Amino acid sequence: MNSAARPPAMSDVAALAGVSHQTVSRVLNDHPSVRPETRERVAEAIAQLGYRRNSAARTLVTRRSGTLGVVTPATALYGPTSTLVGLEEAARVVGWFVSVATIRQFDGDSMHTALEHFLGQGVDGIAIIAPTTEVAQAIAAIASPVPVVLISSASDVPPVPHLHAVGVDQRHGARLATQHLLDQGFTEVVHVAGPQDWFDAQDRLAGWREVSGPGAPEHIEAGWDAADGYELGLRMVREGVPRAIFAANDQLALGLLHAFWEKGVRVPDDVAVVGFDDEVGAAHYTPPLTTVRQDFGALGRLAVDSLQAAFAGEDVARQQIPAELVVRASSIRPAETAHGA
Amino acid sequence: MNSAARPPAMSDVAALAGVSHQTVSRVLNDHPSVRPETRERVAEAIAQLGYRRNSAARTLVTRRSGTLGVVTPATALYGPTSTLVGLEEAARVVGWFVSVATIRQFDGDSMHTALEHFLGQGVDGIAIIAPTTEVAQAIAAIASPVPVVLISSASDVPPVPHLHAVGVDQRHGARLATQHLLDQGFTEVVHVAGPQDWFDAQDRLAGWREVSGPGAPEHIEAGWDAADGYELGLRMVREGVPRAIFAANDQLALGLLHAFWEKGVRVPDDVAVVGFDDEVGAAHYTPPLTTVRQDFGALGRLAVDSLQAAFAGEDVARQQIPAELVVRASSIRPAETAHGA
DNA sequence: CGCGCCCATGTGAGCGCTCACCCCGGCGCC
DNA sequence: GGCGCCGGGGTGAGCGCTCACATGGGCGCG
Repeated sequence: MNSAARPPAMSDVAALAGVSHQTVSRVLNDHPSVRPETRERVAEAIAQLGYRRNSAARTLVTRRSGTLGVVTPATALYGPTSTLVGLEEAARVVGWFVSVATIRQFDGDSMHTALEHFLGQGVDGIAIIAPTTEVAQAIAAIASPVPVVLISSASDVPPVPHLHAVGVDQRHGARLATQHLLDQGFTEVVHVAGPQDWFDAQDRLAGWREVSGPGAPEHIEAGWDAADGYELGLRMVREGVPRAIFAANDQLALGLLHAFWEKGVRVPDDVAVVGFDDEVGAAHYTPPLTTVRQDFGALGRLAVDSLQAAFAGEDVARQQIPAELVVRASSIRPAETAHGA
Repeated sequence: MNSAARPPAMSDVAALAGVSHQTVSRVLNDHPSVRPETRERVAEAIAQLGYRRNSAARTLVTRRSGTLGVVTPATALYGPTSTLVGLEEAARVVGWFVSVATIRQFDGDSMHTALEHFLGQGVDGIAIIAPTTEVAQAIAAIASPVPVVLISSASDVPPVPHLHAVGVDQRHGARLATQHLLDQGFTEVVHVAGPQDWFDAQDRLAGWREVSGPGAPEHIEAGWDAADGYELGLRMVREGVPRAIFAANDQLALGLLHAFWEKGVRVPDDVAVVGFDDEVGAAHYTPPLTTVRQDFGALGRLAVDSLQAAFAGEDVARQQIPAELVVRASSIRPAETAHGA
């Protein structure tokens, strides 16, 4: 009945089981040199007392907290949040906790604050879902004592020590999307690019250009939001709508679809549209959106693996996961389209 | 040059500044009884050494980790992820870290594991974004030594000690949505409800029923996904499309819009649709969706406030944040609709 | 049969911090 | 002018764990 006073410590368990605290520790850490019988007694004492190992004490002496710090943008954007979920699951599999810091902007100050925050907390590694060029610079300036993994396609991250990079191969995904449109018979694909200070946006642009060739028209730069796509769509309606568009993400594509629908421009009959992300709901846009899917679960696992390799002192090369094209109605060439008008 | 060996400790700072470790501690904790001059010397030593307070040691002695554990479903659903972001920001304002655990299902086992995980880590409080009835029971069975706040409308959470509940007033939001449709002149509003083991779904249903009155038709139960809405929409097209629908979330509404568009049923001309959530992109659905917006930032702050009140021993009543109706084209009665066919 | 080695377990120190307590000197007050 | 009080600061213990080492009994081997 005195349970409220202080949670049971290892010594309490030891006393109850009639062993030393060290034996309890050995049981907890699966040390081989413990007789099954002793192990049993200790396990019983633990259960009886409701003992739970104090991780602060453990961290203090081992200098390892078993915690992964994740820096993520303060938005509900599909990509970043899915990546966070993927990371958490991968981290848990290897027994890590995940601590989160969101940041509103990726300037040096915000990044510095976030990293400082994590280092003070004693995290064992840091993952940054924050794919702007500013980030890499901010990190380079900090010289983290623990490994850092940057999650983005990041094809030109400066080679900073301890800084690894993993990502879905955005460039490959962009090639798939662009090639798909060309395969449909469109001779020219217009690219609505994302903010060019984001690695992902840069790479999607690069992938598009690789397939489109040098003769392709200039890309159009926009933000990541549907509102940007909508504005741009309205402008296209005024100035001329292309036959095929590859948008840098699904939200941009959604905004375009909205503008086209509003102005009576038919998709895919008048213009084919492809997005990127395969957001929840993309299958139900008007019309259902052809897009590029990313495997965020695999991405999380890759990031965690990369961090673990860093602990082991391995010099990990940049690693990428392939993307996958998901074909839906928005990009199917008119002749083949089925749904009645 | 021996910096790599061991990070500087408080005693190192003390030695450099020519004071005792306790004085350094006082400076760090803003204790008043330190001469400005001394404070200055200590601050300099800290900067020079790049000292960072070891939070594990601090946690060990204070028994407070300054960490908030958040349990959230393992999905990129708009509501949960937005709530997570809101929580993190509110937590940071009061100086808390946020640790995250995602769970795939809200059964007792998963919840138990997640809470056990956090308690071992020594979190000071736990927030659960997990609005199913199963959750409340699972929590009640655990008897957490730290305060727990359940984030959901949760109008019938059992009165468990230490268990607080905060949420956006789903019932109110549902009333707004339903009343809006009635105000448009529709005599009957059909409700497509979410999974009834979710508190939010229950409350949206209840709000709809309050305004619709007992004479209203039975609601239709579905999941949370666009695919569910789509299936249902197709069924409605076969069996009869109502004049006005209030869907339990935007994804369901999106699926309905998809089915209606595909089958040539016009929105809002033939059927008015209202959703719930105001997801990113809802303004750009076809047509733009009337929906109910929730202030997740305020929700996060309320949850954190509630936890702090719990520390102070206050017996906090259940608190709710009002929702806000956002009117767009999908619900505007035909006569008033503007965009040309 | 005695030496050494390994298995099983115990002992003590110390991780870096905060808390409780002690100490010293100056100043106001009766 | 002595006493108490308070500002400014120091000392030591101990939070709960792990690590390095000590111990002691059994068993294989020459």
